[in-house]
Amino acid sequence: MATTKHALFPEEQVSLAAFAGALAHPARIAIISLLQERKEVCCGDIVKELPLAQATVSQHLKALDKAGLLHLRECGPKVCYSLNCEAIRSFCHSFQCTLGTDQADHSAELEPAADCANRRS
Amino acid sequence: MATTKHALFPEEQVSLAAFAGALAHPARIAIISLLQERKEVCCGDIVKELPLAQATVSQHLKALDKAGLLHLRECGPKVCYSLNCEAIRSFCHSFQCTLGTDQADHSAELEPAADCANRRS
DNA sequence: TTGACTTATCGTATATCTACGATAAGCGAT
DNA sequence: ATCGCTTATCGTAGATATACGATAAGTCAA
Repeated sequence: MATTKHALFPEEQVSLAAFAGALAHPARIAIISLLQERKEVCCGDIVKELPLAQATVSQHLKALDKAGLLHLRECGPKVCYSLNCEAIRSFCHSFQCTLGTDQADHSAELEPAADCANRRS
Repeated sequence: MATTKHALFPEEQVSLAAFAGALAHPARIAIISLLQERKEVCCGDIVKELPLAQATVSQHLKALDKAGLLHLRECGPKVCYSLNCEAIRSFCHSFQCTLGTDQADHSAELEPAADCANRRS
């Protein structure tokens, strides 16, 4: 009864959610950090760094690749991964636009609604 | 055998993944967009806008709240939600730092790695 | 070809997510 | 107290995600 319903939402929202979903796991954040500091890394090197089995790392890499965040290059028996910086930048941009933090003008509108009384988290 | 393993990763990566996870659904992106254009919205208004049942919307709101992205205010029988802009801004900042797009100077470094040969998606 | 190495995929078990109806719980008015 | 309204929670079903071992598939060297 819980079929996904993603199709009922605007395409841009689905796209942004997919981007967020690709980053919604510590291992994938770690992979991206690793790819950022060492320009290009092969799967085995990532396996050495993370507390996960090779199959799991490969699965996470596939998820990142599916989201379009990676470039991959086969060199010999290895596969070298690097960040698709352009795609990431593009996603970040629409991300910030949607989140409304593109320009941080917390100068005028610090009060969200002046007619608000009690407020709790 | 697939217990979560999040605890084996650095706290910041877990935190960022949680933030991304909160945004990893089109409905939650839509809710944030809605909260951005109308400063403050109650649950029922969101239900009217989205193709989801009230229980589902409430669940999504809970997820966003749990991630710390919302302020909520009870007024009468209603509950009014607004964005926790400060938290969102803070998350976005560390987000961009991690993704390496904190300053989008795609002026000099358009070439990710000049020593790469063939490259395919 | 065989062997050593690297990575992707398969199969599988468990956990979490998604979605809903039903119901509970709260407020305000009558 | 009762009714109408609003929202949260419960219970549940199905779909996805997570993690691993085992295995397949590929490259390079001998």
